[in-house]
Amino acid sequence: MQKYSKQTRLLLAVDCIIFGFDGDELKVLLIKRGFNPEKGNWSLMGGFVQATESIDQAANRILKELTGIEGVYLEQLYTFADPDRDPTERTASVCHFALVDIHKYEAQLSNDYRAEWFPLKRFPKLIFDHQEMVEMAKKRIRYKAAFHPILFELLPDKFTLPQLQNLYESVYSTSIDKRNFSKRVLATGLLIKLTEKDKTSSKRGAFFYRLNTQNYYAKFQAFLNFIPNPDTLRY
Amino acid sequence: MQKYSKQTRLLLAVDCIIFGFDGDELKVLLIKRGFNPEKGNWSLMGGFVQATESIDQAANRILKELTGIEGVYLEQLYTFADPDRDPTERTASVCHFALVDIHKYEAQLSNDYRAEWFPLKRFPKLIFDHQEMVEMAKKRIRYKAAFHPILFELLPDKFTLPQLQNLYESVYSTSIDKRNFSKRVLATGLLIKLTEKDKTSSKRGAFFYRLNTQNYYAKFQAFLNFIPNPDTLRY
DNA sequence: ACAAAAGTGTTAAGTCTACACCCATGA
DNA sequence: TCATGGGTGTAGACTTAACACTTTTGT
Repeated sequence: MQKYSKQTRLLLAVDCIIFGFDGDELKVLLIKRGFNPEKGNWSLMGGFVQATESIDQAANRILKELTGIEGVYLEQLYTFADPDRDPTERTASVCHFALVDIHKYEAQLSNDYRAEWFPLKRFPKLIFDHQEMVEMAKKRIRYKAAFHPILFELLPDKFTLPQLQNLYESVYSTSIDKRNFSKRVLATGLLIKLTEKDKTSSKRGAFFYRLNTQNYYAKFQAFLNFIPNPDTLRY
Repeated sequence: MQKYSKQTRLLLAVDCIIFGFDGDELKVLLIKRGFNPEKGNWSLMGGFVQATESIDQAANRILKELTGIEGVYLEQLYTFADPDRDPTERTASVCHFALVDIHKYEAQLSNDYRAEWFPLKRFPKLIFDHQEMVEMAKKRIRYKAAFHPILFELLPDKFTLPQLQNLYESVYSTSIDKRNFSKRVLATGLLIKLTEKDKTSSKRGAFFYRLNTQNYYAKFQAFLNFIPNPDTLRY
C-alpha cells in the first residue's frame, strides 16, 4: 500500500515516572542518561518505541530493561511532543507513571542498575521537559487516588493501618484523624486483617492487613473517598 | 547535532472527538474521510502533526480546517499507537476530545464542510480504532463531568436550568429530581440568573442563566458534585 | 514505671434524599 | 379553563467531622 506522502516522520519515545513510598515520603526513580545529548544527567526512565511494539509493550520493556521492574501498576499519563523538546531530533514522548513497592526493588536497583530514588522535595535538575512530566504525574496521582485505591500499589502485600495513613498523609501533605481514617478505610471492605503484627515501629505492634483482591478489582472504578476535605484538592 | 541512529520514525497524527448536545442527546461530529485508505468512510476529525507544530496547535488547526470550529474546550485524551492501527504506515494518534455548543456550528457545518453530527446511539462504523477512541472519550466525559463543570461548554451562553438538567441526565443516562438538581447547581455559585426567559419550550418560560466566568475558572478544579449517586459511575 | 505508638466510640453538624404542590401562560 | 412545563421547601436519614482515653509492651 502507498505511504502517506509529504508528512514528517518522527521518533516515538516512552518515559516513565516511577513512584515509590519509603514509609515517610514519596520518591521517584531516576537514572543517569547513558547517551548524548545530556549524557550523565538525571532522567526519567525512557526509551524509543520499536517498530513492532505497542506503546504499552514499550513502556513495560523499558521498565524491565532499565530497572528490572515488571508487573507493576502502569498508566499512560500524557503525550509531550513540542517540536524542540529534544534538541537532537523531534521526538514525541508518551509519558506514563508507575507505582511500585519500593522495598521490593531497593537492593537490585543499587546493585544491578544505575537508578536512584529521589524524594519529591530535593529533586535534581532533569533533562528536557521531564520536570514538567513529574509535576503532571504528581497531580494525576493526587487526583486519582482521591477516588480510586491506587495507593495500595505503593505498599507491600502486608501493611499496617498506620503505614497506609502515612502514605495518604504524604501524598496529600495533610494530616488525617486516625479514628476517622480507619473507619473509612475499613468500611470499603478492601482490607483483610491478619493475625500477625508489625513490631518494627512500636512496642505494641500494629496489625498487618492485606488487600482483598476480589473487592479491589471490583471496586477499583468506584469512587471511594479516603480524603477528608476534597475541596482543597486540585487536578 | 547527530541524530538518534537505528530508530524507527513514524507519523504523528491528532484525532478529535467533538461532542455536541442538541437539547436531547449527546452527539459526535464525524466526517467522510477524503483520502485513502478508507476514503469515504466515517472518521473522527484528524490529521497529521506538522514539522514545526506542537500537538496542541495541530489539534486546534485540524479542528479549524475541517469544521471551522475554534476557541472551544479541547483536552488531550489518550495516545493510540498500535503498530497496525493504520494499515498504510505506522501512525501514532494523540486523541483529543472537544466540547462545543452545537447550535453555533450547525449551519456552517452543513454548508461549508462535509461533517455531520451523529447521536451516540445509532452510530456508523468508524475507520481504524476510532470507535475505541469514542468509547474512551465517553467514559472520560462522564468521569470528569462528575466533578468539574465541563458540561457548560456544550451549552450556549444563555441556558435554562431545565436545559442543563437535560444535559446531565443525558450524559449519565439517569433522571434527577429537579428540586435537588437546582439546589445543587445554584449552590455552586457558578450561575447568574438573567431576567430574560426562554419561552421556546414552555408557555410559562424558564429563566435564562449564564456562567459566572470568574467563579467558573476559580472553581473549575474543585470537585463539585452534580450527580446524585456517584457510586454507580464507572471510569 | 514510663514512654511511645496502636486502637477504639460518641455526639453534633452538615449534607443528601425523597417527596408534592402551586405558578404562569398560551392555546 | 385547562394542559404544560417551571419553580420552590421541608423533614428524616445518613454521613462526616471533631474529639480523648485506654491498651500494649519494650526499655
